[in-house]
Parts: sequence; C-alpha cells; structure tokens
Amino acid sequence: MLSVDEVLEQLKERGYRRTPQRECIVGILWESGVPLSAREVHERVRATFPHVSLDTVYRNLELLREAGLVSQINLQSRESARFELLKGEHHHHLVCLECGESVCLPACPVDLHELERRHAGEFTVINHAFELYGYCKSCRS
Amino acid sequence: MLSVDEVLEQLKERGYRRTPQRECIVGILWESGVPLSAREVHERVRATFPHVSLDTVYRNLELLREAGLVSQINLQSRESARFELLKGEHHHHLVCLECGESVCLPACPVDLHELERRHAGEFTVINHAFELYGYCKSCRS
DNA sequence: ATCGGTGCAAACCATTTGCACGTTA
DNA sequence: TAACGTGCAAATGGTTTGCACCGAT
Repeated sequence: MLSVDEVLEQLKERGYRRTPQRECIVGILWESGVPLSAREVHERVRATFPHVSLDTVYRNLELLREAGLVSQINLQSRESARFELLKGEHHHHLVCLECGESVCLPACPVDLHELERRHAGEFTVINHAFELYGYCKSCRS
Repeated sequence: MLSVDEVLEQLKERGYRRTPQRECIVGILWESGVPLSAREVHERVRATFPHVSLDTVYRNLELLREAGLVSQINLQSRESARFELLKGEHHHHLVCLECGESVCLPACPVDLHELERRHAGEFTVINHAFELYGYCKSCRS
C-alpha cells in the first residue's frame, strides 16, 4: 500500500521532478477511492491551485500511467477515460451505466497465470482489463 | 450462430429497414472474424458502395450495438473503438498493444452467475468486459 | 405518402501538441 | 544553468448532429 510520498518517490527514481501541481494531482487521486476523469481531477486540483491547466493534468496522468502507478479505465463506455492510483492491490470495478460511479470488486476473478500459460505460444500477456456493468442501488428503479 | 440474414431479420423485427448500406455493413462485420474500427468498416464498405459516408457506418454500428447484435470494444489505449458482430457465442479477446490486432479467447474466464449473486444486493449486473493485452507473435521481438 | 436512412458539412469534445516562459535539481 | 514542467492556444481525430433529400415499406 503506497503513500503519496512513496508515489512521488517512485517518480523521482525515474527522473521526474517534484512539482506542486504533480504533488497535488497525486494527492487528489490518492484521496479519492474511485477512478476519476481528467476533468474531475482538474476541478479538484483547481480548488488548491486555481491556475493549473487541464493539459498539465493530462500530462501527469499519462506520466503516471507510463510509470505503472495509475491505471486508465475506458472499456466499453464512450465517455472520457478514468484514472485510478494503484496503491498496490490488484482489483477491478463495477461500473454503473447510469451515473458512471464505480465500485471496487474485492478480488480479481481471473487466474492470470493460467491464461498466460495457455497463450504463451502465440501471445505475451502484459496486462488485462475486467469490468462489470450494471446499475447501482440508487439508479436501478 | 446467426447468419447475416438473421441479423437483418432481427433488425427488421425492431422496426429498422433493410437498406443496401446496412446489408453491406453487416456483411463486412460478418465476414471479418476480428473486431474492426469504424474506419476499417467504412473502407471495406466503400469497395462495394464508394459513396457510403462514415457517418452512416457510425449510425449503423451504434444501432447494431443498441440492438445487442454488436459489441463495442474500447482498447485500453486511446485508439478508436472496435466493433464485432455477435454471432452467438460469448467470448473475449487478446489484444496486441503494438499492432492492435485481436484474437478470440476460446472461453469466458469469468463465472458471471457467481459474480451476479455476490453483488445482487447493491448492484444489478447487466454486462461485463474482459480483455487481455500483450504482444502477438510478430510484434514481440 | 410516410417516416426512417443517408450524405454532406459543420459541430463537438476529449485529448494532444507547439511554443515560450518559469522552475527544479 | 540545463532540462524538465507548465500554461496558453491551437490543432487533432474520433464521433455526433442538423438538415434537406432519397428510398423502403
């Protein structure tokens, strides 16, 4: 379970600098339990740094994604991508088709090693995505 | 396992008309084993109907998706969506991060009923998405 | 004769990029 | 002070929409 400082430390090890904007963006992602869109991150960052631009948010999210510290989620929805800080535990989400809110699934239902083994011949598996779609308590009427 | 005609028949039952463009788009999706982007569908349709517009392709793909006859796959990257005709069998894909090509997984690795049961209280599960990402034989060097 | 479907062009919207300046190491 | 990071504005690219005409039922 990584802390905000540990995340920033990992960035530093990769040669990235520590800036107030970057700290704030990581902090926002850290605090929020659920995946956020770039726009949502931007709005929250602006509460502290009103001058921060949306491009900076995008650039930092991309950078965090490349560093493997953030996962980007955009399967099967035409909406904007959502980003989540990976604090360590591997998991997936239940996504509400109505309000877009997402809930964490307690565990990964997939035996990745088994799948990797099965396809080792033709494919090198790097990553996977799994999402459940449906309606949350307040949206199913 | 649905045929092209059966797909068009299902559309008719929902009040949609049978047009040459629509027939052709369904035919293209049918022939292609792999998911295609809207642009790819457009290019292939144009081989037969040079005048067809990209918007028509999008409108028909959306219509087929709404009718539950096509599944939309958004790769974990920011590339364009891909669309696949559902001929009946439920399955998922292995997607190459380099060339974008996808391979069908033989089976669904998820016990959906189990998951539905587990979350029945707070969530009504409608659908799910699962994708493996990695590198295919020719792209991993 | 209707009303859905289509083509065209313009609009939209999330995301990306070029550039000049400010900041971190 | 040398890159890196940021803000701004403009570009990009996939997808959607308004509108007038065409064609299937």
